[in-house]
Amino acid sequence: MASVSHNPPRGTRDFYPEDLRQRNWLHGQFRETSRRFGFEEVDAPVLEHAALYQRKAGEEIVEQLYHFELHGRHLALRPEFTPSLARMVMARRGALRLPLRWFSIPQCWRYERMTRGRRREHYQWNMDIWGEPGVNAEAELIAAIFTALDSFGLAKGEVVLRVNHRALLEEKLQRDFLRSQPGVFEALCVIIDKLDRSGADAVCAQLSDPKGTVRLDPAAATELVAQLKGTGLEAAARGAKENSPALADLHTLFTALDAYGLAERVRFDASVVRGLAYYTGIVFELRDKGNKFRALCGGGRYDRLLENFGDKPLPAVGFGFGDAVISELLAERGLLPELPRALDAVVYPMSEATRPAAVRLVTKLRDEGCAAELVLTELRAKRVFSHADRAGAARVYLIGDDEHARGVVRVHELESGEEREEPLPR
RNA sequence: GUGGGCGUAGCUCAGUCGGUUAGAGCGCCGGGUUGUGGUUCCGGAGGCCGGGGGUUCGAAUCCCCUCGCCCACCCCA
Repeated sequence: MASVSHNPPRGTRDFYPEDLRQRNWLHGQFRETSRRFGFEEVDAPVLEHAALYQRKAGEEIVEQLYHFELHGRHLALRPEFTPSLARMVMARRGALRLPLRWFSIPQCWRYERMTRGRRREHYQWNMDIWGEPGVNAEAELIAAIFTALDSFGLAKGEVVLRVNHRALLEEKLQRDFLRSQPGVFEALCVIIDKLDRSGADAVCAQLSDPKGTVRLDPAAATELVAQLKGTGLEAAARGAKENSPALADLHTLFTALDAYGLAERVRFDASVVRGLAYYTGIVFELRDKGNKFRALCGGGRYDRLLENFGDKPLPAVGFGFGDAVISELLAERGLLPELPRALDAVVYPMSEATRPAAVRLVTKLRDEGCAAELVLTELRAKRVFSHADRAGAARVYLIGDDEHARGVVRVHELESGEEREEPLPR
């Protein structure tokens, strides 16, 4: 038999007990936050029909799909959760009471080159509200994000949520450009999303590329990109058309956020568009203060996603919050806890003669809810105590022939060293 | 994709102008008399020195190839 690599495939991770304790802690904060906001947890298969991700706007998330054909089916590992969610909503559309509030912590996959904080697999906390067109839904989701951040112990100024409204951009282009080029707005957003990393010149070039999908006039592209620099609501107002519904949304949102006490932690930023094609309204992303990491979290409104699947539209808004970047940030701040193994008791029969009594005892302890480990072979006491200590057990229950004969068990508290006897259960 | 660094015990690493049986710390296992941990003392196991090829009397050490990991850049949500 050929020997096998001990490493998991590139870009994936193993979770040893100490790692999984940490992951569970993180996911626990996500779950608890979701619970407090009244959301219900859902899940879907990691494996989906590849057709669920067939889109035209050139999104990277789709280009990096893990996919394959098997027995004539084209399948893919989910790169994000929203399409699965949409599928689930469509399937029960008539029976769902709206607005519905669902959350999930799916493992998502994408095939991309590895660098710091980028893996090919990660867990992404999602919260979504379906059936609510108003921005109060956005406000709830943003509040949940900050509740989670606070639960990690992250200082308030460490991260900023940057908000924009795609319709603000769409309104501007609507009168002339989009009339002659219907259907390119999504692709345009996907390109603009790269502004941060590719730079203004590259983005302008792509927008006005005569062979590209958008084919904006070069001068218009330059002007458009220049307009994306604004931050703050005044900047939003400056660029907006009269009676702009998008601007009204933003004002309503900030008023709502103020009531949550979050207005200072959220900032309008015209350059935020997000790289997913299906967003239609408010979009947002969470960045660290120094802009050192990638976005910790991104989301927005996607009221027309169901149209892509041949169904009638249904208002929806949600976000995805990956575990990779937040873990890096928390680790850097020393906020990732080293969690001990939670073991209450080690039950130690000193001989095979006392084993039945030990089994009865450990069963009783387990029935009472204790995490109790049973010593499985005859071992020297020294070995058992040493092991119990390492495992972080609170106490050792020792049953020797002497105790057994007297119907008792010797209970040794490891932290204090105190010992006492308790009657053995019958 | 480009450039650089690194692969030696379970882990972190030392050793490398080529030369006898390859080292340390931590961890692991055993012991310091009969049934008690965390400290300490003593002992032990464990390495085709990432893999393949070459040079040489001789290679962990030099050369070539290959795989893996890390960092930077490129690319990119």
